[in-house]
Amino acid sequence: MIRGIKGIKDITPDEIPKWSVVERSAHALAQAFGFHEIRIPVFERTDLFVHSIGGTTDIVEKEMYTFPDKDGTSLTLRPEGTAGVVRAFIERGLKTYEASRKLYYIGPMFRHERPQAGRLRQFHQFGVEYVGSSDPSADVEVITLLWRYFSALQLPGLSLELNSLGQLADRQAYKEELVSFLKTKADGLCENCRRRLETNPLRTLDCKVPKCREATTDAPFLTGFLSTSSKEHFDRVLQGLQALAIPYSINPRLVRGLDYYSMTTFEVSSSVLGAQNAIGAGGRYDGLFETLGGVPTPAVGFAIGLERVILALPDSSLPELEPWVFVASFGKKGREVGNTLMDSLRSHHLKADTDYTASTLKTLLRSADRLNAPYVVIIGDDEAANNQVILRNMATKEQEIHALDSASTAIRKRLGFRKHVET
RNA sequence: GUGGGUGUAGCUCAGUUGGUUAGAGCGCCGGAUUGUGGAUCCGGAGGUCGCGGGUUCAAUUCCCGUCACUCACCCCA
Repeated sequence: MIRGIKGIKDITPDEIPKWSVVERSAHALAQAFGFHEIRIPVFERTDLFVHSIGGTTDIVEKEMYTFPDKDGTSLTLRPEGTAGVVRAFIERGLKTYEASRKLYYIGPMFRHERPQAGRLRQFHQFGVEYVGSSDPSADVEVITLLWRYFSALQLPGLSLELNSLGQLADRQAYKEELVSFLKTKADGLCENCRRRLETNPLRTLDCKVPKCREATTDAPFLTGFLSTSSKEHFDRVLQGLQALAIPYSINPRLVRGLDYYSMTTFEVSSSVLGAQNAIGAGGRYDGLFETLGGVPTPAVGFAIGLERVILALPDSSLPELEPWVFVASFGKKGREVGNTLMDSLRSHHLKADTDYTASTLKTLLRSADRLNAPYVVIIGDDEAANNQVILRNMATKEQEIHALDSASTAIRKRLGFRKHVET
């Protein structure tokens, strides 16, 4: 047997109802906020990700699926969505279309990590990018969409954390101060963090190793190094969230793992998820356009891990099933009539199905029961001879007789089915 | 990349100091009910005990290796 790849899952039909809800809500809400869908490739030149995500991040250092194209060009399966969206934005000149300043995407991402609960090698993200505005209202709008999305799906145990990384200059001043502080504590740091001292000192702050937490307890926080304008921006974001009654807490240790973030960063986690509890996160990335060769353009966005959303999704968020009928036809003539009626119902987009492996009324009904059919149309040779059909309500066991020639419309009416055929 | 746990029927799991035909519940198929599902009763099908090697008269059980799954670390959505 040829097996699937480690960490890459099939989404089977029984899981699809949850995926449908999660995806439909994403489309509906993003569009309600004025975002437009964009579909970008699942692979790009490796350079794009190295430059945008940052060469010293774990993602780039060891988690990318990278392979040479036939001409030797290094290509990579996208580990996240923002880089590709920004690339497309610059390359396609999307700024000339006002509508394209607010973009969203849904699709698979790839990272070579050890799989565990809520972490897969192919996973799916719903992300948005609000391009072109440095106004704190844009941050607020993006965070609001993130929060409203989770609320609409009734995900339990959520909390929103915010931080500001300041502008580049703020961060550089802070970095120097932080490094000199950390050097006095170097003995108390884990091996990883001692390396980070050189490569990415900010990340020592959200290290989970207890002795590192202890060592950094008295570390200076970035908050104290924010410029007046950075501070004002952050304050206005907080005010905006308060005005919309979105609950948040400030976490000065919240440092995002991707290099391109600046100013506002945020993360939503769920207490019902286990170790991988970050369910959606993002921030402002005002410098990324320039890094990727575009004109300097402010932007803010988020990404949500859909597998994690689905893990946290309560059954009560699933929609009620659409009504449908099971056609229980048997006998030579009965089958003929049944198949004709079934085709008529389907042509009107009412779901109608049967089970050709069942040939007696008993087995047909059992099959209908197993499929949770709310209604069954019974057509044996007797009914066929009389030009009648029986409509059985499976829950109440009530049966009514309909004339064959009006059966299709009568059944649709009985089920309260209103869908029209699009021509 | 590093640790821990688990691999026995379609699913969830038992399996007693190693002992002869490996069990249960659920599910599935059939019958009781020859044109009326779910409940009940009766019967039935279904297993290379993950794979490879070793110890032994004998291994699902003990040892080694290996693969898979899983949880956690790391990291992140």
